[in-house]
Amino acid sequence: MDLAGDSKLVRSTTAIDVARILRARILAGNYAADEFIRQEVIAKELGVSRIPVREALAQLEAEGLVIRQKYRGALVPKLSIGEIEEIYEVRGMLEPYLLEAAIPNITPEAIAKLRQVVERSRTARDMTEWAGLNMEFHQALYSLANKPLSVQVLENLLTRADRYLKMQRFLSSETQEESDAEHQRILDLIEEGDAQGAVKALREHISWNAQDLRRTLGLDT
Amino acid sequence: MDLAGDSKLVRSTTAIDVARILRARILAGNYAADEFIRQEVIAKELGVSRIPVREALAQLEAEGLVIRQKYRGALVPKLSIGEIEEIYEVRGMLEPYLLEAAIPNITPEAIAKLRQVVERSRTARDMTEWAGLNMEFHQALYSLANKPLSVQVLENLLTRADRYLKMQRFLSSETQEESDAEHQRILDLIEEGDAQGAVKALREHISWNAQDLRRTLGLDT
DNA sequence: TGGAATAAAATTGGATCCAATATCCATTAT
DNA sequence: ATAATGGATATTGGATCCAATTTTATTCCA
Repeated sequence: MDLAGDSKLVRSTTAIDVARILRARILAGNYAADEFIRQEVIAKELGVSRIPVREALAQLEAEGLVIRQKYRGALVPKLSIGEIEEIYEVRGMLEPYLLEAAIPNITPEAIAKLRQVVERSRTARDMTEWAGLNMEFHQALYSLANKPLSVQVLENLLTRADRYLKMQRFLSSETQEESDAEHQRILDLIEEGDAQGAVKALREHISWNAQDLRRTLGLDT
Repeated sequence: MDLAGDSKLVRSTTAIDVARILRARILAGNYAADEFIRQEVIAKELGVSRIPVREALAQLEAEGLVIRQKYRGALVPKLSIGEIEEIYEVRGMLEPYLLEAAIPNITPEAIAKLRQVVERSRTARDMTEWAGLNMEFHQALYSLANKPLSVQVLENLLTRADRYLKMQRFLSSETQEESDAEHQRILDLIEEGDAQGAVKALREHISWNAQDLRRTLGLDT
């Protein structure tokens, strides 16, 4: 019998660690768009060779967080209005689908756990912490759907969206409150057994978020 | 001015080449599920070192075609009924969305090109060739949607689905004909300007394919 | 003979070294 | 003065070598 039920203690490799660190940095906005991330620099900073750095950059390329060009290097792509539009459009399809699949499996304990995440989210200081809890909420909710592939796709979308979310960390604290309130409302509806109402609320939640992001990013067509 | 409008002559790297070869092999069913793909073996076969092989396997892991375990190796995951169900469910959302977005940009030339692909598909000998043309059709159609992110997600789904499609290469030649006919019908509807009809036909096409695959894979619940 | 302990082989992950290519800068020609 | 050309420098991709770990084979003891 092993300690953690997860049994993932074996998995961590330096390449994965480097990828996690770089991912956090990119999402925190540490690298300017179109600025090359030099393997040697990262390697020295982290005290490893360039090999795991290369693997990490390959991983991040697969996640869409960097673009690599042969013999030139890896860079963080510019944010694109079109991409964020797409992200929210696809989220608008995937998330209701996942919620619907998850609802039959939601236990009172799961609800309690989700409420805790929302509570912690309320007291979040900065956008980075809030975005993390936001991600946690979605993961905890949709993991109950038993749709691992779709969840994986969605998580990639949420990660990409993070870059855009973090851009508006200076303003719109009321947006966070409103978002938390919507999460709570969705939980209420689930608890009441109103599955369709919850799905509808989720759709509106996503649509509202998209509009809000468009507005604060200045592009409201 | 450069020769090819593509300007991608610079891109190919040995890791990418290795990944392409391995991807083709996996989709062709050359590796049994849960059988380890040894880096050294591939490296010797292709006359390269293990480094590009490792990168290729990492890439394929990101595509969901292999699973890697630290110090153990990479293996092709078993086919899962749940996964194929999910693939078709998500396709059922993404493809109509992409088609709707593509329709306004479809020119008569694009239609002609698509018809050519369908024609070639009709004369396809084996399932591998047909699957390739099927992929080509989807790409040519959806690339007009100007939704690169969604197309990327969809292409990954189609690649995963390939493994399941190839399983039924021995039977159901009438399935291929029927599928080609449906493609043609979708093109007809687009040409007639009946966008909604085309989208509806596409939905039915996907749904029908899913049912057919379920049936031939023996799991029709 | 069977099973646990242990040693040997195989395999992957990472570090270092070399090759291929891009970028930058100086020189030169117009 | 400026643009083109050639070479020095920087940087990435790949090969070889070493370390960490797993897997297989062997030995020893009941």
